Amino acid sequence: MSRRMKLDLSIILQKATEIADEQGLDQLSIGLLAEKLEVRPPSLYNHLDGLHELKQKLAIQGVKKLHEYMLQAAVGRSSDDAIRAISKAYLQLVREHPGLYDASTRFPDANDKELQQAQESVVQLVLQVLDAYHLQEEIAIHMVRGLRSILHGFSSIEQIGGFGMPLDINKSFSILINTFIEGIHAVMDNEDKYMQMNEAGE
Amino acid sequence: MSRRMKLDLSIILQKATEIADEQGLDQLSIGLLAEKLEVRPPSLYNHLDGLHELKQKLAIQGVKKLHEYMLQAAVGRSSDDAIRAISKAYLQLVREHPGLYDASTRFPDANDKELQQAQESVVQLVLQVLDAYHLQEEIAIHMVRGLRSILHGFSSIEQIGGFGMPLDINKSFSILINTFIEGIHAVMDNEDKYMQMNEAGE
DNA sequence: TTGCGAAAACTAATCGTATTAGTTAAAATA
DNA sequence: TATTTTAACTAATACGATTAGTTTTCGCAA
Repeated sequence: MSRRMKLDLSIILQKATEIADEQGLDQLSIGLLAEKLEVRPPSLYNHLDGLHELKQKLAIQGVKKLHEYMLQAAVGRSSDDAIRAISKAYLQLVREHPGLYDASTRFPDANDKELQQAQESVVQLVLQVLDAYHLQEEIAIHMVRGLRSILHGFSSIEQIGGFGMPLDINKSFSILINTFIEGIHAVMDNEDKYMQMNEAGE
Repeated sequence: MSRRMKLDLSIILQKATEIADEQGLDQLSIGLLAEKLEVRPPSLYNHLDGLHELKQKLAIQGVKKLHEYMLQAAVGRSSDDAIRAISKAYLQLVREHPGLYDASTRFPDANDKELQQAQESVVQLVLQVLDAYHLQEEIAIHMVRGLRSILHGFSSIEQIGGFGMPLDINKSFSILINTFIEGIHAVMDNEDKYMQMNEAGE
């Protein structure tokens, strides 16, 4: 059996994803990855430029997969239902691919074109979902930021095991999303008040 | 001039905090820290057990400082005002001590007693603030988790430069907090509905 | 089928960072 | 002043990423 037979970029990324998801992004090293691929560490440099580039690629994969999940969840739904669905999809992605997601929030190079584009597509998706509320454009963008904060915050706290108390975490999530949705409706009814709001928020 | 004159744990922590806040937690290394303290790297091991322990101590400091900020903000305020105040304090802590905060969310040892206690005091503070709404105890805990998610999510996305669009970030924050507050009021008026909510959130 | 050139593996070496071992000097104390 | 302790130091080790240089394998054209 020849020693040649495998190893291309997609196989490397796949194994790297496995390691990151199962053992945590910090455990992902050139050495461990090479070992799992039954290759010597330097061999990997024939396919990629180094650990940083690898993590960057994982980050991009993570955001793309997040978009996929959310897109699937959004089709056929609108307004409140759509928000609940994409939120659940977001959390599901993080639970299924914690390492990939972690990479996507700790990317080495935030100026990467492909990464930015993938991120933008998520933003656009959420904006589309929010269209149903007919918010002023500026308010809609603030709401996208808000929902993203909620989803990222909840997911990452869950990942680090930050919810100590023994209380159903899925219920916490549902209530949080529903509370936010209730808030959107309230803001909808008073948009002008919020548009004039000064930095103090009063 | 004796070579003896400085260096105790608090001085080390102070300098480490400086480095982490100014250059990022990942830049904090035994080597750099030793250099800034004008000491050889091994000398630091007379005062601490290694880089992991150092980061753990920073994490604890971070949570304690977060509690301080929020406590100060909460005195003399109640309900909506109090929520706005502690939220702003949270964001302020993260902006002033990004490295410390980062450590507090990426600690090596989540089972550390002192760390857990510091975290618990933050939770208790928020619970106290939420007392004003007379929510059922379980709902109150869900709300604590929700607010924490919002604050952590927003702060960390801001820190990684994740808010791309040129739109006032402070305003996004105010709107987010106010939207959540509106949501709390709506949930208050329909607590039973939310208590029965199934995992699907419907 | 054979032999050439490219691709991709390998070994060996280098570098940076954390850490440990063992030594020594300074400070505290008796 | 002599002794003990503390905390610095130098030297050495370990490990991970990476680079240099070499060799093997594969696809393809003569």
